[in-house]
Amino acid sequence: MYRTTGAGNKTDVTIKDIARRANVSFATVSRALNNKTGVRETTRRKVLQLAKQMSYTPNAIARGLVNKRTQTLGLILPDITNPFYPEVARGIEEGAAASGFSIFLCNTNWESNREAHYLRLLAEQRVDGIILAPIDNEVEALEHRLTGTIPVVYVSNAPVGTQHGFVVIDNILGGFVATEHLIQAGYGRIGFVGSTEDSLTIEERLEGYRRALKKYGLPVEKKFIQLGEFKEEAGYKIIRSMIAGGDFPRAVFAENDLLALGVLHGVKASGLSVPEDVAIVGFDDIPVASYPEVQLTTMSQPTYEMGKKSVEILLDQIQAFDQPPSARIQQICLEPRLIVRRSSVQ
Amino acid sequence: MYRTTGAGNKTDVTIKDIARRANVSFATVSRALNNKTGVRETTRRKVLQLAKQMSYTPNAIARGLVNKRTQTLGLILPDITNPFYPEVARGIEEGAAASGFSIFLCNTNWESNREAHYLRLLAEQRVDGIILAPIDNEVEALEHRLTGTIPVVYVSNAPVGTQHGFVVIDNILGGFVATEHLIQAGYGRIGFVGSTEDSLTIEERLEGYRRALKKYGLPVEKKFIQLGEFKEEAGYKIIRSMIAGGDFPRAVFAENDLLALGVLHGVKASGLSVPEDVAIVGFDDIPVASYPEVQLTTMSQPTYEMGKKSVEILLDQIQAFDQPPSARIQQICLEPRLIVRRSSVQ
DNA sequence: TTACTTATTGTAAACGTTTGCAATAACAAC
DNA sequence: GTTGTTATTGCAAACGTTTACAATAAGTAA
Repeated sequence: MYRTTGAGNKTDVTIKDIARRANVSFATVSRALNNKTGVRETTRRKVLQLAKQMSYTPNAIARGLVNKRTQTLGLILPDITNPFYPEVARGIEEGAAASGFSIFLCNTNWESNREAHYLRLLAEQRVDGIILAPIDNEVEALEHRLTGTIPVVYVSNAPVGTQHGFVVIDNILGGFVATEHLIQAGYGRIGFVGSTEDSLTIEERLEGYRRALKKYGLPVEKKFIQLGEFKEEAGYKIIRSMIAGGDFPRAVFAENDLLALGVLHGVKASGLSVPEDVAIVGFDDIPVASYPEVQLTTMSQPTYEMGKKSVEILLDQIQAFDQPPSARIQQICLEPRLIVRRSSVQ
Repeated sequence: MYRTTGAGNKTDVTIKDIARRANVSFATVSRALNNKTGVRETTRRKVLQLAKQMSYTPNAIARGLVNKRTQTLGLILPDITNPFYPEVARGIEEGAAASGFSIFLCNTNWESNREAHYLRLLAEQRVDGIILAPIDNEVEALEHRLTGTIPVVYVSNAPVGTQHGFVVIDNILGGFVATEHLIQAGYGRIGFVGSTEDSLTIEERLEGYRRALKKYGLPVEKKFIQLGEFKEEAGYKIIRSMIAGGDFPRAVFAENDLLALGVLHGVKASGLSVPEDVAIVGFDDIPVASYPEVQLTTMSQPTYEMGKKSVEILLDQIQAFDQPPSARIQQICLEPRLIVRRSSVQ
C-alpha cells in the first residue's frame, strides 16, 4: 500500500527530507522526533505527521555513530541445537527486548576459532555488551580476546578467576548431588560420561562426581570415566562398548542430558534395561527428559532465568560504564536441582 | 595482556589515531587497511603493524553509514524453543557467516505485534536483508509492514501470493502423504490435531489431510478436527478429552511433532497404546521423533538446507538490488519426506 | 637537465544523526 | 515603545569511515 511497486534503488527518507517539507531545520526535526523539549507543539505535530506520511525510518546506524550506543547486545552460544541454549537465549532476548536492546546471535558450533571470530565481529559492530557462553576454560586464552571496552557477562559457565560478571550453575555441587543420589539409591559402581567439547563444564561436574565417590568411600575407577566427541552419539557408543566389553558400571552420571539419552539408548540397544541394569542421571533437564517415554533423572537448571538474569547484570554494567571508575560487577552462582525420574529408581 | 586493567571510559582507537602515529593521512590508513591499491608497500606494512599494535577495531557502524551496507541480516522466528527452528537458524547462520554476514536473531514468540516490532527494528538497524518465518498468512497484513527497501525472503512458510522470495515446504502434499499413509495402513477414522498459533501452516496441512480423505472416499468428520492453543499441552488435552468422551479417532495426523508428542502422551495416559489403539503421524521430524523410546512417524523437512538455501536466495537478491530494476526472485518449494516409525505401524 | 608519466599521498565531501551554542521570535512587564 | 526574559529555532561541529579528486613525489625517457 505504501510500498512503491517494482524493486530497486529507493533511497531512504532522512531527517533532512522531512525538514525540507516541514520548512524547518533538520535539528528541529530531530528534536521533535525524539520528544526533546524546546519544540513548539504545533511544529512537533507537523513533523510527526510528516514523518509518518513519508514513512520515515530512523537510521540506527547514524544514530549509533554519534551516540556511541547501538542498543544492541551480542550473544555467543556454543550450540543452538542443544535444547538447553535456546531456552537461555529466550530469557536473554526477552530481557533485552524489555529494555529496548536487540540481540546479535552467534553460534560457535563448539569451535574456538569461531568464538574468537564472533568476539571480533561483535566488537566491530560496537555492540553495547556481550553475553558469552564460553567454550574454553582458560581465562587467559579467552579474555585476551576481549576488547576491554565492551562489558562482558558469562552465562552458563565462566572461566575461573574471571573479573567479569557471570551467571552460572554450581557444577561441582550438581555433579556431587547427582552422584550422591545414585549412591544413595544403592548403586555401587558408578560411571561418568562426558563430552570433550564441553571441557569447561565437564571438569567441574567431574569434580563433583569424584567428591561424592570419595565422601562415600567408593573408588574412582578411571576406566569408568569416559569422554567422547559428539553428544548423543558419544554416549551411545561409550556405553555400548563398555557393555560389550563385559565390564560396565551399574549407574552412569552423564555430563548433560543429550549424552544421557545416548547412554539410555545404548543400554537398551544392548538388550539391557534402565534402571534395572544401568541407572542414569543427566544434567540440564531439557524438555525431552520429562517425556513419559524417557523419564530421565537429571539436574535441572533454571535456564530461562539464567538468561534473564544475565542481561540484567550486563545492562547494569552498561549503565555504570561511563560513570564510576569500576562499577560493582555481579557474579552469580545458582544451584541446580535434582529431579528424580524413572531412569534412576527401581 | 593488551587490556588496560580497571574498567572505564577507554575510548576506541580510530583510523585517525593510527594516521597520526604513522605520519600519513587517515585516507591512506583506510586504504592500507582495506587492501586497496595505491599505497606503497612499506606504508601499508607500517600501518598494518601499527593497527595491530594499537589494537585497532574497525568501526562497522561508521563503515555502514558511508557504505550503506551493514553486512548484517535479520532473522525472525516464531519460536526458538521449538527444535525445528534452531536447526533452520543454524543453516542460515552458517550460510550467512560464509559470506561475511552476521545475523540479528529475533524471536516473536508467536506474537504478531512482536513480529511487527522486529520488522521495524531491523529496518532501523538497516540490515541488508531479512529472513522471515512468518506467523500470519495474510499477505496484505504482513507485507504492508515491510519497507520495500529491504529484500525479504520467507522461510518455512510464506503468505500465498507474495512477490518475495521464499523457501518453503509443500504442506499440502505433506498433509496428504501423512494422511494417505495412515489410510493405507488400514486406519479408517483419522483425526487432525493442530495449533491455532501456527495458522499459516495449519491451513495447508489440513487441506492435504482433507484431500487424502476425499480421495479415498472417507468422510471428513468435523469433530475429529481439533485445534488447540499450546504445543504439546494442546495435543495432550485434545486427545484425552476425545478419549474420555468415548468417541475418538483411531489415528491422528498432528500438524507438528510437538503436538504429536502431546497426543502420544495423552493416549498413553489414557491407558491406551500407540499404535495399537491410536496411530500417530507428526510433522517436522525433530530430533526427539527418532528416539528409540518415541519412534514417531513423521514428515521430515530438510531444515538445515532450508536455512542455507534461504540465505543464498536472499544474498542473491541483495547483490541484485542495485543493478537491474527487478531481479529474478527465487521461490522454492521443497517436498517433505515420509518417515515411517513405530507410532503408525502395528 | 627537462618534460612526461605514474605511483603515492592528502584534501575534503559525504553518509544521517545528535547537540551545544548562537540567533531569532514571541511575549510580558515596564 | 523599550527592555528583559524565555521559548523556539537554526547553525555547525562531531561521530569514524570511504572515496572522488587534486596534489605531490618519484621515476623514466628524452
